[in-house]
Amino acid sequence: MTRLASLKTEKRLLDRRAADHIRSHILGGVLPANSRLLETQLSEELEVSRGTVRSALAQLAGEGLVRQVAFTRWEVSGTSAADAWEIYTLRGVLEGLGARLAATSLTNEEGTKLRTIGGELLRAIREGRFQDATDIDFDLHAAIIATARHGRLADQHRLILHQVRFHMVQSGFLPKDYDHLIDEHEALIEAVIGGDADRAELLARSHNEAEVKALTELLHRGARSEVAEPERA
Amino acid sequence: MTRLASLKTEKRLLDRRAADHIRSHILGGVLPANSRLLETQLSEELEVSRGTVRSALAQLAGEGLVRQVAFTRWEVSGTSAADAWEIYTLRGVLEGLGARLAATSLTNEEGTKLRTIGGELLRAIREGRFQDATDIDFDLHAAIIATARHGRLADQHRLILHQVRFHMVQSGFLPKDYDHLIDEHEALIEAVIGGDADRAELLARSHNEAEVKALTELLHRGARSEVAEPERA
DNA sequence: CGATTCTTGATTGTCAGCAATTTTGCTTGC
DNA sequence: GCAAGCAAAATTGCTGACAATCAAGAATCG
Repeated sequence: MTRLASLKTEKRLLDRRAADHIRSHILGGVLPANSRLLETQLSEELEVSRGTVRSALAQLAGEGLVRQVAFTRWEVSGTSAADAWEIYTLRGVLEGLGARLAATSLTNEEGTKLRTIGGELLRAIREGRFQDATDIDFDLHAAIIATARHGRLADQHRLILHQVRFHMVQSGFLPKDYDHLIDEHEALIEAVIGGDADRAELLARSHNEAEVKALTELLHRGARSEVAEPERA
Repeated sequence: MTRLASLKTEKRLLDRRAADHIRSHILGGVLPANSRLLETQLSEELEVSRGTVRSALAQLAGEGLVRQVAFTRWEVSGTSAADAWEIYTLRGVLEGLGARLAATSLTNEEGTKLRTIGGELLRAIREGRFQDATDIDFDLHAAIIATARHGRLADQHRLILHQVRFHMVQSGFLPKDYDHLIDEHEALIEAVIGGDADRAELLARSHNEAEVKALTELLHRGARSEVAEPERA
């Protein structure tokens, strides 16, 4: 029945593909934070009907990349310090849970796969390919989550990573200390492979602790950086 | 101005209200797990167009209460043991983070509010109003999350609680030991009010630990305890 | 001149209908 | 009697058109 049908006809729903397209534009920085999105314009650009665009935008709103101002407009989400704080704190506990579960139910193939990705990351950094390194970094964390075998966690994590990426693109964020980054990843991988659930969770959670702490202080100091953020639907 | 306008034309978008209606039917057990949803039927029942129903169903799919089989059908989600395990493990870390943050940024009013809800919970249990007690239990956890001042966390938590409620309704789950339940809640409330972030997180996370452990063992034993499949005539 | 109401243009929200797809049920051939 | 294939019904996917709403500027009144 569905042997080669998957290769031939793209069976995915049109609104999903439209959402993919808009999402990649947002994550790629083509559509900047807080910029307005016009249904008609997107509809012409993607050559689909307005209803389809509308469905795609609703999806992206559910993913947190777009916000809807009812009866009025669609906008790309903002990236205030408060948003970043929310994203990183959430990421921490999600990846913490993922690392814990991964450590308890890891197979040999998954272990070697993690080490492989870790090696790629190391090489990319050593060779100065920092853009690749960022992508591989995301892949590594996603791979750990995948070995946790937790569908809902994987879904949430994917959305959070999108938001992390969006925030990084908008703020021009780059890691400062690559050696430290490598050490942290090595330790995390070995903890997962070693089956040390507590340590794996701890390492995954503390991975972003520096950013979280800085953002927490920034917010408590009342410094309203970036653009003011409206309500979220 | 807004005398009777508020009655006639409610400001919320139609598809949101349609989603609310369907969601309440699912959470109320009217639409059982794995049952099929027909767009036309819902459209007639809610007296809105099929497009609106479609948008509502897409929302509910994003919330995890409904699943879409592309080009074929919509179904109410299932409630297998694996689903329950995912839901409770996720709930654990989300409420853990919420309790930690709540403990660090709690105001006096929020503290008394928590104690008030705790009191209501106690009274409902003492008076044998177990249905009310369940609702108040949900309110209490939501209130803790609210004091964490973390929009994305609150959104995710709301969705998870919906799924918890759905699972409870479908499986006929009821707490076994109400005294223990009260103790746990009291301890959690006092930890939050006392500002003990570590203890608050620990208590919130271990709140469902019994269920999680039972489910984990059940799953590792390979016992595939799915809920009944849809009928074949 | 400033505030207020009205009009106009632009944009979003909803609907009904057509197209594509899947499922069902019947027919046909063996 | 039964499997395969085809026709018809049911259902979902997508679109264009119409209605409701909002933002901005013109007109009016103080």
